Amino acid sequence: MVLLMTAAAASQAATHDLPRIYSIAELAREFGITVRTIRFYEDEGLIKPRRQGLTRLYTAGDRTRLSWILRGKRLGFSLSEIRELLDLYQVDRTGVQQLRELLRRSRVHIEDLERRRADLDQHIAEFKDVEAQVSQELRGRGADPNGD
Amino acid sequence: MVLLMTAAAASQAATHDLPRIYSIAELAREFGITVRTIRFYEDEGLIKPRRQGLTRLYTAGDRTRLSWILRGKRLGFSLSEIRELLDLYQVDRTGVQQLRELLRRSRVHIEDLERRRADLDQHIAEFKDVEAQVSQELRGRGADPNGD
DNA sequence: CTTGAAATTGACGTTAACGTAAACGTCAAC
DNA sequence: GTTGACGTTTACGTTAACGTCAATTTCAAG
Repeated sequence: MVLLMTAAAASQAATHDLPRIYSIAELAREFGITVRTIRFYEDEGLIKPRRQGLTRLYTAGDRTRLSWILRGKRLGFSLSEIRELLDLYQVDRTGVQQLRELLRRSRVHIEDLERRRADLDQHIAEFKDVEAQVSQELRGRGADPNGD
Repeated sequence: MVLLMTAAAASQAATHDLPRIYSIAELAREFGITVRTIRFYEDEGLIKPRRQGLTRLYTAGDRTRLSWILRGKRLGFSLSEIRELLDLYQVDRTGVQQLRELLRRSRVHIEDLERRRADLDQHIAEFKDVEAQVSQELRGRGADPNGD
């Protein structure tokens, strides 16, 4: 009888018994990052996978969390900012004071995000302008902007 | 008769003769960065101010360029990416091939930007959700979410 | 039983984007 | 004529976010 399996083996088996489990290499491949990166995020306290002995086992929740982290990175947040944001979801929501504080911090963050959005929209508008002007110029020269 | 002035002095004088000129410290103050940063951007080829002897003199164009750079930074672009983007505005637009290449690169960049925008919108939506839920919870407890 | 794939923990290296300090020049004001 | 504000260059230091080894373990398969 099998008592231990590698993470890879575990992810293959039990296709009916839903709680899927991922190995570190599997997640790394899926998200296009290295295992070093994932371990680093753990050192920084961003994810805490279960362990089977020394081997890390990742649940679907861990996977979601990781993808959330990576989106945060794409948005330009530092790891410590991301940690704080993740904490926002998990803080104690029992007391009214805690709820107020959570609300305040959420609103601050949303303001920051909307400033970014304004920056981004402006930036996009500028480059669409470039595109339009160059297309126009090409048409003026009798060339098709969408040709090769 | 005055032959030389400090940049600060120059920026004070000639209020009628429009071409405004900025000192490095002036720009640093205005944008909330250090002079070291501005010099660093120059070393990296992002701005090329005129010189009066050794002293750097910044025109309104330089100022605009700097603010553009800083917005790029806020959007999470690296300095070398920003340099490339700035170059997009200044490349040779004489030949049809050059125009086609410029068009292609603009479109690639716009696609990247719109992916970012999608990320950002999703991120904003999530936090607005947090805000809504916490507000709801506070109201349920008879507390005013907008009180102190 | 050895080989190989995948996991682990150190520990040192690297790059980007500046910070910081030293040593100096220039001018206006006191 | 020295002080102080502002400018300069040169050069080394720093932080974040990993990369890159090296040495080792663990299991599954041949």
